[in-house]
Amino acid sequence: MGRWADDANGRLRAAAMQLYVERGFDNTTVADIAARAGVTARTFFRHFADKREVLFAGSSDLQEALVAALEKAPPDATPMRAVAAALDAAGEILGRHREHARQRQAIINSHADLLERELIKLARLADALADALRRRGLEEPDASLAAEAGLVVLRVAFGRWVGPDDESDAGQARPDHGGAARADVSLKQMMRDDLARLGEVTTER
Amino acid sequence: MGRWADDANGRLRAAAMQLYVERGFDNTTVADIAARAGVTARTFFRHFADKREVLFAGSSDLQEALVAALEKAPPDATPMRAVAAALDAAGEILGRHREHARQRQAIINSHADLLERELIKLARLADALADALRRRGLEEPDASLAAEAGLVVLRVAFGRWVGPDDESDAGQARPDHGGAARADVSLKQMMRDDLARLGEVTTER
DNA sequence: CCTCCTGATGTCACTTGGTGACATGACCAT
DNA sequence: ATGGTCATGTCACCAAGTGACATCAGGAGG
Repeated sequence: MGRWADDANGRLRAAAMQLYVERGFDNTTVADIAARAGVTARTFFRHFADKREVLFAGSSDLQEALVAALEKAPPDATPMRAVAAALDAAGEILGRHREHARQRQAIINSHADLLERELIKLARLADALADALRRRGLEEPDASLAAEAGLVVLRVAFGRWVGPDDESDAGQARPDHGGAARADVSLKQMMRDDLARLGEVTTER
Repeated sequence: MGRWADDANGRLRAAAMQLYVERGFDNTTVADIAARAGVTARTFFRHFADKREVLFAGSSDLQEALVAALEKAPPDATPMRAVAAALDAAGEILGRHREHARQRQAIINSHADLLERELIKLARLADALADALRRRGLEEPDASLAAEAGLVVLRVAFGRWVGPDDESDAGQARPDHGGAARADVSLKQMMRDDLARLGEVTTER
């Protein structure tokens, strides 16, 4: 690769996160980000389609992991079992780095443009899961409904997980140590609970 | 009100729709729209926050109608019954003007920026429904889950309803006459079917 | 060692979206 | 008529993106 100071992409991502936190999203110009990363604004746009995208760099990795998890589910598993497997994978991946997730989500929630971008990423993820379900032979509209249901659970559980921890939880309130592991099972468990609860709510007549 | 040629807002909406259809969203500048509506670009931005918003003018009306329908549901109805009432209202409103909906959706689906805007509108709608459910005494996460489930059904059913009509349906293929009424019950019925199906899919283990 | 090729970056000019500040002109109430 | 209000026009400006072209490092092959 070129012998330019390496990992311009990573430096841009880091610079963007820092600046979005320091001054907020719309008080940060692309030129600012590029300057902090030691490159030109034009170079920023060669790495990221726009000012928002820099915050969603890892989202395609997440999507691939979820699709892979769904595809690894036994062919005779029910659709929701397969979706649950994907959700477990999501809990595994997202469950690490709770503080990072919290900070990132705070930025996103504070600006409509970023929220829009996040929503379309999740919509694409739902599409990908629906595709995978169809590949297993599930037909419409069930494939879409199952995939979308999975994403509802992901969003709702994740939202509470990164939200204010007014948890009257049995756990200690220590800020970080050991928190990672606890938070991990917690997110995964929250998704499992919410998945079951979604089933109850939608069928209770 | 001012004695400027009236209904600049409506003229801008109409001009935007026309131009987005004629040349596509990104081959249309705000100046173009304003010119066709007989005003200045600056005026466009006094009526609509941005170039996308002009396509979503009626969405707050829709939201209010759905919330009202949900609130009109008997207090002892189950959450999903209340949500179903809101969906019926949605079917009532969206079910008219199928061709308009189809054209509008074609524009939206063809451009990521518009899709993002649509998604956030629907997300806000889900938030509003969840609020209404909480006002009835339903607690989290059930309120969010029920509201989101309702929107899943709305999106999936609506998507098929405006999609390609490769319907091997019993109905005649005449383009519009009588089509409105049939399309109406069709959308509402599709949502009811999908709602039931969502319940089945999520509980089938 | 020299040369050519490639790929990441810089530079520049340009269009477009969007905003703030101020002027204008019609309507309305007094 | 007088002043206030409200929608609009005008102007200047910034920031987001984009296309075209130049540059410069390193690697491959002679």
